[in-house]
Amino acid sequence: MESSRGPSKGQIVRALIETADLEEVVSDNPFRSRAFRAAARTIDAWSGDFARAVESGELTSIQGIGKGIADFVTEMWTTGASARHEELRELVPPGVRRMLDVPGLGPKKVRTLWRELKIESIDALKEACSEGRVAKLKGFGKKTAENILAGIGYLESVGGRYLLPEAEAVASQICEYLRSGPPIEKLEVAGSLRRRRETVRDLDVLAVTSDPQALSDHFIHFTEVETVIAQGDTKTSVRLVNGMAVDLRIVKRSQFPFALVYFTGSKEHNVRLRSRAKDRGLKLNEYGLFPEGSARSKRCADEKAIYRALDLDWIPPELREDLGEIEAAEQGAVPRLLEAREIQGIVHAHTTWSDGKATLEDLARAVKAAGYSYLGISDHSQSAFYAGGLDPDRVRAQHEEIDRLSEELEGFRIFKGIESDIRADGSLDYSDDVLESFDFVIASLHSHFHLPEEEQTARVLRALESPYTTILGHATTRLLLRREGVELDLDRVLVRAAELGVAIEINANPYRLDIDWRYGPRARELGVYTSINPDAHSLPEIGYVRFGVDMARKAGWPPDRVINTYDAAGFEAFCKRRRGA
DNA sequence: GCCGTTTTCGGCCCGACTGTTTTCAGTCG
Repeated sequence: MESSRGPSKGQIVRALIETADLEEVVSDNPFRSRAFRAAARTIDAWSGDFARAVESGELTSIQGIGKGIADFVTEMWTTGASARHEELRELVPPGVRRMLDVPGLGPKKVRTLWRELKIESIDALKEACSEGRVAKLKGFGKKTAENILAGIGYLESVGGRYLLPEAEAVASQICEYLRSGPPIEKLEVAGSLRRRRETVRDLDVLAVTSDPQALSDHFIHFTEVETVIAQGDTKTSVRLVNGMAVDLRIVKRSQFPFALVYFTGSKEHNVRLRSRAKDRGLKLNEYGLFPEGSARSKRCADEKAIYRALDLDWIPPELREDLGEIEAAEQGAVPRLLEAREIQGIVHAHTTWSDGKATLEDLARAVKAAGYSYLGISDHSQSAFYAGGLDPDRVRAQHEEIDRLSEELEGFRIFKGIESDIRADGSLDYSDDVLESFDFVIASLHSHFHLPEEEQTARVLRALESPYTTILGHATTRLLLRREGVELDLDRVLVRAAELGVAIEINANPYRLDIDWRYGPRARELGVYTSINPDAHSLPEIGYVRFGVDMARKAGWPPDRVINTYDAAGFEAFCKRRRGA
């Protein structure tokens, strides 16, 4: 079939990232690779009309996109490929690029292995290490070869990322253990966990203690520690038996706020802060903020003071991704972020009526006991036979139970909802008269994941058009660390959702966290509503809503656009307004 | 590769730690 459109923005972003990796291997100038990687990030996060920007030649007006990368993008857009990108792919075998993922191997060593020993795959690398060929290379040695083998083993065993709740659990275990040792004055987990990223690669723990040596020794004797990667005066790195890397940094009390900013990151955010410090004749590092030529840091009692010294408002950790937060802080426009206590109702929960583990009554009582004032039940619809989806008769029967239960539970509302499959053609899963009987409808994709983007987008847009659709559930169906989401033009979905007043769910299941927080700025700009939903299939899973709040914060989603922060009457009004009632 | 009202060339954040070296390059975050 002939395609009238060129590659999507996503494909171009992926090509830029791959080019960055490949340039890293072939080029002596690390800044070239960095420029490609930064451009990929910028374009990915850029919310304007991409097609128009490319076609009008306005790309270079975006900070970080110069002539070279604009040409790269334009060439891909018009011809479907970039000559430089293709050339690099010819030049560098895919196995060589994969070698960059081995911990301890960077571009220089990879290039040496490739050029000197003609190693072009992880397997060949393993063999060369075992046979002693790697140790003989100049600049390498026996220890280096051993480390490479260990790094490959790590890569093959776990792949290296963990879901947010897993990382959080390990972190609190470590903190509890550390507190059982030498006296600790301050202890904080920084890094991507503090930024509440949806997945975490390693943990950064920051401590102030009067006896650094003793704390470091105590740390490496934690039962879960498998290997000690490094142990120095201020930094101790270990790998746990589950594969997770943990860094413990020990600093002086006066250095703590600086270290907290530094180790919270992100790296890109830090680079911006440091360059900003430099512009002001200052040097920022993890130990302080130093006037040029001075060894004495300015005093900053906390993070706020550091940001203030750089003429910025304080930026919550969740926003520190260099996606516009620094500009916002410059203009006093850092958004107010949602707080977990603002959530008033639990929406999107499954019961034993379909594939949930808890009965409707147990669920309702648990939600009430947790302090919420309403529950929106949403079992599966009839097409979801694999999950015990409800046919119209069972829908009526469930509604009778809800009515009965509602009378018993004073001061608590139960809304009648359904998680309706979006059928292949984009229609909802019941006739209008059945749909009419619900207070709200969550429309979700549960099948036909492999449609081409254009068709999938049309399908979802059609589901949005139904006046019965209140919320679009887990928009992309991605499962973190397991499965990619469907091909979907989310920008078009957001635009239409904003026009129609359909909420886009933030599914708070830790595997989903879908819609991705990176769409937050665009959603904010369009005024899209969301609902932060646990998609609970058991009582404990009600607690997932917390991770959804984390994502709403990262997204900078305005609290007044989160419909389950409304009271029951407000939530009901939103649902009715959508239906035109 | 990108950027610039001190610059169109020469910068591009900064430090800890390791391993292979006799003073430093590479990697990492």
